[in-house]
Amino acid sequence: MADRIRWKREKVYIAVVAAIVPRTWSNDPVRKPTSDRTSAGRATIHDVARLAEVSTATVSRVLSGGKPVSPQVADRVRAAAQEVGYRPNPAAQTLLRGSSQTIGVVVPDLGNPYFAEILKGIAAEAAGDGHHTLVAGTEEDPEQEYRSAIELARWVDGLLLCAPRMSAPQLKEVAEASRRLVLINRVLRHPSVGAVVVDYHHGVRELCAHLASLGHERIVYLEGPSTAWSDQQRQRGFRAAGLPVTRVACGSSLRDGYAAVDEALTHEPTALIAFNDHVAVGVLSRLRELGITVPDDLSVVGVDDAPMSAHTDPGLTTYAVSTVELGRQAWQHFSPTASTATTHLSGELVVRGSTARPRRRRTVKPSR
Amino acid sequence: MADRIRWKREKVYIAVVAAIVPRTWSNDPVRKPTSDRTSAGRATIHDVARLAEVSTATVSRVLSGGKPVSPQVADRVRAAAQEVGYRPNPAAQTLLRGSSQTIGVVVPDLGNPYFAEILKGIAAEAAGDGHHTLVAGTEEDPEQEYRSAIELARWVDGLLLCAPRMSAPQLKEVAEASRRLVLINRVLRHPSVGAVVVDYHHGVRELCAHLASLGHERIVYLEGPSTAWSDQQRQRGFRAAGLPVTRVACGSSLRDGYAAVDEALTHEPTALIAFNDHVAVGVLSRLRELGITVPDDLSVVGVDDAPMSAHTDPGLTTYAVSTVELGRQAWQHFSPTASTATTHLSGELVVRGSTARPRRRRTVKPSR
DNA sequence: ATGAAAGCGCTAACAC
DNA sequence: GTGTTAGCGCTTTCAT
Repeated sequence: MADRIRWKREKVYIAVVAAIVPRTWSNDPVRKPTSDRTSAGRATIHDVARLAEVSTATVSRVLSGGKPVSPQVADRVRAAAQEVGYRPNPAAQTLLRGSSQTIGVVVPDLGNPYFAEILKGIAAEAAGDGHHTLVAGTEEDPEQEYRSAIELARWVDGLLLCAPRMSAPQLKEVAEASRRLVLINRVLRHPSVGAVVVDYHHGVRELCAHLASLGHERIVYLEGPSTAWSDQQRQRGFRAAGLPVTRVACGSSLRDGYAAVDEALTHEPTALIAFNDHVAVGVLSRLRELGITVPDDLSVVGVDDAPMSAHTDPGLTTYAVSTVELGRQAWQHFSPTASTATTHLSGELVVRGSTARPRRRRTVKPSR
Repeated sequence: MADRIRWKREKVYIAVVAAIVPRTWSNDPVRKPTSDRTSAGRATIHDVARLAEVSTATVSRVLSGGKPVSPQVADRVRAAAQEVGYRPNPAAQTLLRGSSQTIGVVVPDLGNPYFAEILKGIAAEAAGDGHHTLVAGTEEDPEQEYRSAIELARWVDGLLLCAPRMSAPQLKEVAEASRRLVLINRVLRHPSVGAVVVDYHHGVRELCAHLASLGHERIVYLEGPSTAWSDQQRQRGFRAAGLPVTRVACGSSLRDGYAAVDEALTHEPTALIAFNDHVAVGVLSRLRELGITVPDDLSVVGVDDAPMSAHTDPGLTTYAVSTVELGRQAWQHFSPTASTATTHLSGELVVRGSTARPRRRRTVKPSR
């Protein structure tokens, strides 16, 4: 049996986490007969009230706590609620309160472990303050991202967009549609939008300095999505670093990295900078297939310090920013008193085994 | 100016991830002053009705489509809706319909790329049928899982639990609390619960047969969480395979795999079976650190065929089940006509570079 | 301390 | 074809 990479398993999911349904604006008309418009036989507050022989108002008072109720009544109500297994209808609560105690998070790719980390981070923060977290993956499609965001905005008290790819005008629309909008790794000139961004400019300079100190001169950068702000920041960083860096179109996924290697090699680099660690994993895999040894033949670096980056072979040199801190800062921005200023987070270079001095000079670029 | 009515003809269905809040049953009392009980200044159907000089019922008719309305009125309404940026309040719709057009998905670990895949799979299926998907990560905590499930159950039309770790009684409670409950990789004797499970019994036998055919005799199995049904299935598979397999406590994460290697090695195995691919990645990493070559010194296999398993060094031999099929089947179970029988899915052995004949006999177990 | 009643935003039944 | 009305389940006045 062949030791093969089974690409067929990796076929593209068109609309993965968020998909558009070409439907009419509202869903199918309510199908239920009128008699059954109620919420699927679950106990309501009325059931509890009847059983405890009090008014619904009292039930509500008991269950929300902090209201003046006589202990006997309170006990009766709690017992009744327990008995019928009552739980309040969240839709009704939301409707009444005008708040769902929920924030929405949109990420370009749920399959990217780095985003999964960020997700956990802010979910934990939000949970600590009594909020749910809703997350949508957009499969790197800016249009889908826009629609997801607009839709989510109606549900949630606050919206967090991670590395949004949509256009600035669209982003402004989303800002208008949201109670509160916070961005990660994107800036937008808008009065009510907060943001926390990683200083990729710094990160790239660090990486370049590291590579330069090792003696690398021919460096290829595997570009991320062109609509990604963070990619633009990296590119600016390269210009500032003053190293000649050749750019090769790539993308943001493992597969993208795998696929971009061959073209990158035509430039005969001594070092490769991947858009992020996820991409870098794909790069390492392809290089291994080609029999190119890292770091002896070629150095590879990533950006992000994803959880697996310490576990690749060799370990990945990368630029690390704490996802915990990212989550914490993002959550701060949802506070009513938060400023809308942009928070800058810088990370640090993490040197692992994927970088070294160029061992042998590969043949010089073809004559030109 | 009124160019098109893009959003009115299509609804965006979002896949969402929800983290549940470890809180008391009710949230803090409404803080808003009475005057501001309304939904944060967003346009309501009344605003549209007023502007278009029609009744709210007519607005609703126009926007839901398929209802008899005169073209002129329809245009006026659409223009008005456009102008004020009206979007229906989802909470109100949900309350009225008694259905949120949403399913909930609970996974033990969002950081496990395999679950991310499953997630994408069922989200795509659900979206295709016009349903949102809510997902909660539980960090492998059964209690949190239970609370998330119970909480989510109130919101969603159907609940999907991936590899739930909670106890059977708790699971039954969740079943009672849900409109519809579907399980992945867990079985529960309950009349209304559907399930789709991977035949790990078969998978493990395949893996064992493969290892046996290579000549392996001393095999260590790195156990998953003891509360995982799928782990129990694997263990049963080992017994059926008739190979002596030594069990070592491990877990389900990359780090768990990394940490369990040292103890596993004390048994001087020629092959290691990891609970899943995620664990196996950690294993490979630790083995590399220790200077143990895979597969020459030691063969390693995983289970799941996660996306990265083709990209490790060496590629991971594993047991593959299509996440797409898993998602599709799970979604089937939400259909009103679905049976509650358990669907069994079997996968296939995928042989990559991490398994080979034992190259050299390591020293025999110390005398005892 | 408790109950009655209003109403969150929306849609379906029932007039006309 | 369109308006009026009722009510989804809940919380909060405003009475008592």
